[in-house]
Amino acid sequence: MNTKELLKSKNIKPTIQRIKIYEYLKTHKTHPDAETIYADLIKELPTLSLSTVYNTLKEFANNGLILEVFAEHKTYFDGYNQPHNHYICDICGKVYDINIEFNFLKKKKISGHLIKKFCGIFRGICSECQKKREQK
Amino acid sequence: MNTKELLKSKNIKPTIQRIKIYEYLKTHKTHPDAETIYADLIKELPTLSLSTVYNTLKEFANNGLILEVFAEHKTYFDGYNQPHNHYICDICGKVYDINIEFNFLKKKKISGHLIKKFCGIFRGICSECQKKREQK
DNA sequence: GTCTTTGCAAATGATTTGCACGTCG
DNA sequence: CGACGTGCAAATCATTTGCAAAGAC
Repeated sequence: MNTKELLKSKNIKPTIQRIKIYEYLKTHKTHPDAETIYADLIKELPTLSLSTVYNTLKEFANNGLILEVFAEHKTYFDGYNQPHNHYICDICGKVYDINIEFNFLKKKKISGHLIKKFCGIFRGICSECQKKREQK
Repeated sequence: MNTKELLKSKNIKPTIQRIKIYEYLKTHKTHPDAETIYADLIKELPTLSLSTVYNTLKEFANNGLILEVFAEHKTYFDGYNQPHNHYICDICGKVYDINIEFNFLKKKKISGHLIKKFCGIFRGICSECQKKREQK
């Protein structure tokens, strides 16, 4: 299914902005923030506005098309929408995907509370930044 | 060890503001935000300012005295500083402590990245709000 | 007296909203 | 033409910062 059909199937009108934003996330595995997506896409869509990017991303997230990664005071977006976790480096700020088997996510409830979503964020120094430190 | 001695041991001067904020978090299991702590403590400390609350909480978190719970656009503070996870209700917004055994947290690294912290947040409808819905 | 902390107000940064305009069926 | 989407600017909200005054040792 192409992007246009996919959006239609979610009752989202496939405008050029929405298609480009969606495809941007699918082809960039870098977990960009709204600002970055905007800065890149404006090259193709010169009249694009930042609020359209924000609104579109929120719409996609509400429809389960993408994941939001809430970090300290910033939100990153992930086109890979299967449940998984993230690692954010305290030095370079890069966001990595982490796939671990979480048995508790197979449960529907935890302590009586209904589980709809789980967002796990690791923090520390990533392997790249560790290497850089060793070289010094 | 009382609060005064504890703060001293972390090289934090035990001022009345700091002592009261720390003790507030230790006695309130409700995961308040900075605003709530401020609103409650100003009754005892009429000259307290919101920025002092923010600065103090940040200082405590950096020293491992408390935990920060980063939710969508808001930060909650938790006086219980042992690693654990949280559940936030989408309906009432209440924050619950979740204690699960995370085997991977015993590891020092994940995919080569050094683990310093892990913050896991569940989302959904809490048991209280489920009951309220059933009653309707 | 010097060094630290506080409290206020102003600044910041991410995100959202209001609204007029444009678009497309 | 009528509904929906876009883009701009202004608004908002949580949090941080600059700085003068107050307090501690």
